[in-house]
Amino acid sequence: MPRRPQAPSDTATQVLDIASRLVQTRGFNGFSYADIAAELQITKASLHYHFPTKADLGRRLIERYETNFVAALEAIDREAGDAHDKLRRYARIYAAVLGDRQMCLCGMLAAEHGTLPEAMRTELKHYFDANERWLARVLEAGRKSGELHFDGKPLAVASLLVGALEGAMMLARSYGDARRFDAAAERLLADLRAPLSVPRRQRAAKRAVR
Amino acid sequence: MPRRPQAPSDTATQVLDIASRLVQTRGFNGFSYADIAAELQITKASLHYHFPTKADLGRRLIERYETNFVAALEAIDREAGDAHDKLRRYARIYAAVLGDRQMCLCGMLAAEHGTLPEAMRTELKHYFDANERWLARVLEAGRKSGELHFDGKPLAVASLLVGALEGAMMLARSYGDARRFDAAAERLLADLRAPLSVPRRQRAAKRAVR
DNA sequence: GTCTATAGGTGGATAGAC
DNA sequence: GTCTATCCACCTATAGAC
Repeated sequence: MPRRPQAPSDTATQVLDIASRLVQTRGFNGFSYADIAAELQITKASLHYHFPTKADLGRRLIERYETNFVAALEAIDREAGDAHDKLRRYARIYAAVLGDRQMCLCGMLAAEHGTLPEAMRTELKHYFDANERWLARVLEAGRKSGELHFDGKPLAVASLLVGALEGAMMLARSYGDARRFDAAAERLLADLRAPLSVPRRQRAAKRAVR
Repeated sequence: MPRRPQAPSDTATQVLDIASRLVQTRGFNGFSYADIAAELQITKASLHYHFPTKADLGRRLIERYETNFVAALEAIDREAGDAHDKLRRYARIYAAVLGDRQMCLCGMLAAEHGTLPEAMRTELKHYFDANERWLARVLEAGRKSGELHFDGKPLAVASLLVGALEGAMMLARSYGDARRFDAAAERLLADLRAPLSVPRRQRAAKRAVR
């Protein structure tokens, strides 16, 4: 258990909480220090004490998001059963974010990539790399055990999965319909599970409901 | 052949061209009238003559983008061969945009959905609906002819495809690596093509190179 | 750590001349 | 259709007091 250097409700943490939610709903270019200041009932100037520039705030948002995400993945590794269960839990992390009517922090920032400061771009890649590495490891183990079926490199499938889930999330949010995401995620996972030698009728019946 | 009510290089069209490129690289919240004015060497005030508000400009950007996209889909219907060829050409439209280091206009706007004026949100859905309807039609015909294989409703697969391609595009752009998109698109299409009864080794060999 | 005050810039948008 | 001039709201960021 990592100890916290500061109380969880100190100002910097509260700023990050609010800013994270704002990025995930409005984008990095869609909010300002004034929004945070109003919600926290503090002045804009005070915010600059904790985060000198907006780029700095953005970089630390990604850092924290990745830290939390990696922790969630480690929890899955501890608690989940087979590879398919791990993938299903992975997709559920996304679904939970979407349930709060939010977009993945890094998916949102990826869209805004063209306007991001360099420091944020670097952190962003780091986040997606970590995602893909974890997925690739799960995929490889699942294939080795005969539980999952796919051609080519695990990392290529991992890359597809991350992109497909982020994209599905984005569209589901635009439609205001979370089931769109659920359906996409379920289908992606089912395609990995279906043994190619099994006839289609069996395969359809076998597909698990969430 | 639809006749043009105005010359293709009139001011309004030039504004739309520049604005479209700016949205597709920087996002709707990432550019201003000043950017367009500077590039067109015209004043901001003049821009408001053609597009009174930014919301109006945004709405007409989507309208035009959808019109052009639908025209491209009709061209595919005329020129393409089988269903798989149609899907491949569909993916190539995305790839071409990405080749210009741009994001799909509507994919970008979907990310910014939370800050868009209502008129733009409506147009946005309309665009994605048109995409999915076309894909669903191609998918259904392909399945009927035995060329494509998938479970469930064609519209559900279409929805997955649109999201997956948009997401793959977004990540490929963040990584500055268009091959990431190509790999994802190829895999998505291969999964639809692979007859489930064919052993994996044959299937891998069968997968067409672009 | 938080404040007041302010700088210096940019945002979208309008009035009215030409 | 395009211009000059201008409005006012908002932006990020800083200086310096408490």
